[in-house]
Parts: sequence; structure tokens; C-alpha cells
Amino acid sequence: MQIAKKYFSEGLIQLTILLSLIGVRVDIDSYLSGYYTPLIEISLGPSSAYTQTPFHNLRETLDGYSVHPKCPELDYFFASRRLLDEVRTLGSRRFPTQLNAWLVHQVSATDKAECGPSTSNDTDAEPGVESPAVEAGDDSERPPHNGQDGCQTTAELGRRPCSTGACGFLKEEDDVKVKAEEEPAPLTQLAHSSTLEQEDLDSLVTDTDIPSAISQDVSLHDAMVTRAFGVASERVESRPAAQQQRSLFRLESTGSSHSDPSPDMAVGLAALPFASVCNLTGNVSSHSALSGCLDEAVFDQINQLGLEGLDTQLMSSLEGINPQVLEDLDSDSGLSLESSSGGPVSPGSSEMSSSSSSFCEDECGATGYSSEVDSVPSKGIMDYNTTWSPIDLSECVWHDHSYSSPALFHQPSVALPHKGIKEEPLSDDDGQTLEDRDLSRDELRARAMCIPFSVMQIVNMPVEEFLEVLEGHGFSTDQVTLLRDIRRRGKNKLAAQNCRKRKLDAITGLQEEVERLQAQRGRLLKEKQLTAKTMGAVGQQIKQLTRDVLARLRDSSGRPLNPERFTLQCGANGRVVVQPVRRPAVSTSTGNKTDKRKKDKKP
DNA sequence: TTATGTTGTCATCGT
DNA sequence: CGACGATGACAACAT
Repeated sequence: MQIAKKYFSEGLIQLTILLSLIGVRVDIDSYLSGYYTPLIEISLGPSSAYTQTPFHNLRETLDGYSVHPKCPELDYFFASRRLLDEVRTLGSRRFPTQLNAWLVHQVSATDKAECGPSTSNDTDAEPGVESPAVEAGDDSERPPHNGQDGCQTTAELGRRPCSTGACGFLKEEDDVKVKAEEEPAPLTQLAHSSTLEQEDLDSLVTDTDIPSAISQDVSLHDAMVTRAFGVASERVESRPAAQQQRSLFRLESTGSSHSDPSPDMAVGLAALPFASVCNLTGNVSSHSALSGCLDEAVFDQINQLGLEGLDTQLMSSLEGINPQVLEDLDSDSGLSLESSSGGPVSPGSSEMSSSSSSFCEDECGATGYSSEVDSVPSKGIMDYNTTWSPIDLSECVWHDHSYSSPALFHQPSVALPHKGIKEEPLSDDDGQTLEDRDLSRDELRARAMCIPFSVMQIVNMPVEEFLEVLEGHGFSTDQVTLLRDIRRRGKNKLAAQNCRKRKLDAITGLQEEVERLQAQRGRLLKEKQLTAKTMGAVGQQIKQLTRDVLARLRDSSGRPLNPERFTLQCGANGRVVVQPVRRPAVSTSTGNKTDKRKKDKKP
């Protein structure tokens, strides 16, 4: 628990510090609750580690600190990875929408001036980043105590009732409105100034050693102390990437207005260009800069692909990591078939804990005896009755079956966790009838044949010693046969138990996989539908734009171009060229596309 | 009493 | 070749 809290807090603080460097406000709760959920669930579905540790849900609970200890490490790793990826994408102009989000978060120049030095006072906790909103006259909703607010934001991580991406978007909108009131520049200008902002951010990013900053270990306690002493230092430098990360998420979750946010991050991405296309449609009829709109439409498509590409990239990076990380992190979760000692079949874990580590391979299985027994020197028959005690091994798999309770024989006074009457210790004082009633058939046979070994001993002793026993004690042929049968049956019984356990585990695993695949199929179908819808809208938009452009163009004789005979083609360099249609017969949009592709390939 | 689940055992195969 | 594990099949027993 403490470890989880520590890692969790450290990751958050690092992100916060990164963000504070560029003077942006931090909204950690929306970041956490929104970002991981669609990312992980879309990408991987309820894979093993995630299924077992739905930490993104746990965070939203009151006892969010009860996160599985492994999860914060995953978070830390993933967050760092994403930070790096997003910092790398900063220099690219492929994602202007992402940069727009940056602008939304960006603090005004005056705020920057204040946040620069003063950031050191408010840096590590939230106040420094919250200050823009407070200064913007949002005091009615946010208490003026910055420190308290910041701490509250950090502590609220698991408490916020509104934790979806949509909620984060609403908050984002508030910020936008505030900025719109504060500054005369409209949002569109903000968006169009992305280049400028990008340069600004680039300078920040290039001047900052993000990996090293990320690698710095800042605990929650450290952060609080640092804030108290007003120390900004290098830790502050690790902010921008986190801000990117959160902004990206917000955009993604913003685009999806569905009530079910989990499966549709890609859906949200797809919705972005669709919305832009719709806006474009409304403007087409009246605008004059048609070529600009065309470029914008094209860029929207490219952006869609680019964002999806980014999404895919993140997904692939995560998926590439998961197996090792998850396996390592899950190594103690007892995925081994033999390790589920908590089951009713194998309740002997307490006894097992005192055994050597060689039993870890098979705590209660049929193979567990060998290594332990090998370490015991052969001491002859008396050793088997006294010191040699492999029973701890296998008694846990001796079941509550009507005629089997071999664990009771020649056992030290180990309290067997078996249920029922068979757990009564066998002693010479016990009545013979009761004793016989509790004996297994092989025990009865062994007793009848005067064999001085318990079934457990016979089954669990090493084969070398078993052969020595057979040869060195003058047993009759019947006794030898019985000894071999007892050993064979005992081992086979353990093997059967293991086999059944494996079978059940396999069935369970297959059921889980079926559920996971069904969920994945549903998500993919949704995504497919939305993609088809978006593509159809884009195609219609392109057609409309083409008609509009052609209608405004004139041929050499001053007549408008016939849309049936001419078409627009966008080259790789972004130039739009009017080309005559070879075949007057109108084909489908896909046919046009293929024709265009062929034309492009020919030169 | 019947149906179903659990467990032990045997036979068989592969290592 | 023998020991051993895995597993299907069956029977006895429990619920």
C-alpha cells in the first residue's frame, strides 16, 4: 500500500513539475482518470495484468490508495514512455490539434511573468498552475487558498466524482472561456497561432533534458517540502511533456461524447476530423479561400491518420513493453499452475512455508517431493519413521475423500487443514474401528501386510531410497508388489490432481480470453462504423469542394469548367491541379481514388 | 431417488 | 528398460 502510494504520488508530482515549468495549469485528476482508461482498455483489453489490477478504476474509489502495488510501477513506466513520445512529437506539425490543446493550457504572458519566479514558490504543488484560473476571476469556483487547493488536487485523485474524459473536457472549456474573456483574441486565433506556440514550446523542450528530468525521483513528501521552501530547481523542468500528455488525452477524450469512454479513444480521434469537416461544410458556401479550405480538409484527414498513427504508436510501444513488464511484475501473482496454494485442494501452504525453496516449483504437486527428499540423506528405515518426513509436502493434496486420509499416518503432530473427521490425529489410543474407518485402502493394505511405512513415505521417498527399501528389508513378493502399487497409485493420485487443476485453469483462461476477444470485437466494430461514417462524410465534402472550385474556375474561353469533365487532384507537395477526367462516365469515389493513385504512380 | 461434482484409480502414452 | 508425469476413462463417493 505504501509503495503504491509512493509511486503513484511520485509519478504525479513529476508530471506536475514538468507542467509547471512552462506555466500551465495541472489537472491531474482528469488526466489520470481519463488518459489511462481508454488507452489501456482499447489497446489491450482486459489482459492479464490489467484485468487483475484495474488500477484506473481503483483510483476513482475512496480508497484509491489500495491500488495493487504493481500498478504504480506500470503507471510510472507508461507515463515516462508517453512523455518521451509526446515530447518527440512536439516538433512535428502533424498534430496541430494537439498544439491547440497546448494553447488552451498555456498561461498568458503576464501569467508567465508571474509564474516564472513565483513558480518556485508554488511549483511543486498545484497552486502555481492553478493561479491563472484564479487570476482570471474564477475565484467563485475555486477557493483562493492556493496551497490548499493544490494539495487538494493531489489528494483528490481517487475522490473526484467526475473522472471521465468528458469531465476533463468541460473543465477545459471553462478555461477556454476564461481566456476568451480575458484576452480579446478568439479561440480560432489561438488555434492558428500554433506555430508560434510550438516554437515557444520547442525552445522549452529543447532546453530541457526531459529524460533526466523524468528520471528524477520526486516523492510527494519532497514535493511538499520543496514547495514550502520555495525551491524550484531542476525538478521544475520536467513539466512540459506531462502537459503535452494531458492535453493529448483531453483532446482524445474530448472528441468522444459517448457515455462509454473506455472503448472509444480512437472513436474520439475519428470524430475530430469529422467535426472539422462539418464546420468546413458550413463555410464552403460563403467563403472565398477555397484552396485554403481544401488544404484544411486534407490536413484534417492527415491529422486523423496522424493521430491514429500516434495512437497506434503508443499502443504498440505499450504492447511491446507489456509482456516483460507485466510478467515481471506479475511474477508473484501465482500464475503458475502449482502455486495456487489457497485452494481447497492444497491448504498446506503454512507448512510449506517452512520448507526449502525447492518446493516453490510445486508446492503441493506430485513433483514437489523430489528436491526436498534429495536433500535428505538416506538413513535407513528408522529415518523414515522418525526424521524423514516428506508428508508436509503431499499431505496438502490428500483429499477429503471417503477412503483416503493417508496424511494421518506416522505424521508429526501437524494440524492438517483438512476438513471433517479425518483430521483427528492418529494415535495409539484411538480406537481401531475409528482408525480403520479413516484409513485409505492402501493404508489398510500396508498395515495388513505389516509394511512399516506410511503411504506418504512410500510415495514421496526418492526412487533410489525406495529401491533400497525394497531390497534391504527382506520384503516378500506380495509386500514388494503392494509397496510398488501404493507408490504408483499415490503418485498417480497427485498427478491426477495436478492434471485436473491444470484443466480447470485452462478452461478459466480460455473463458477469460473469449470475453476479452468479444469485448475487443465490439470495440473494433464500433470503430469501424465510425470510421466508415467519417470517410463517407469526408468523401462527400471533397466532392462538394471540387464542384465548388470547378464552378469558380474558367476555361480559356471564359466558360466555367464542367465538373463532369474536370477533377481536382492534390499533389504530394500540396498543390491542387485541375485535370480533365479521362472517362466521362462517372465512377464511384473509390474508383476515382484508384485512378488518382494510378496517375500518381505513373509519373 | 436422481443429478452432478469430486476424488481415486487404472490404462496408456510419451519423455 | 524402468521410472515418472500427463491424461482419458471409469468407479466410488459426496452433495
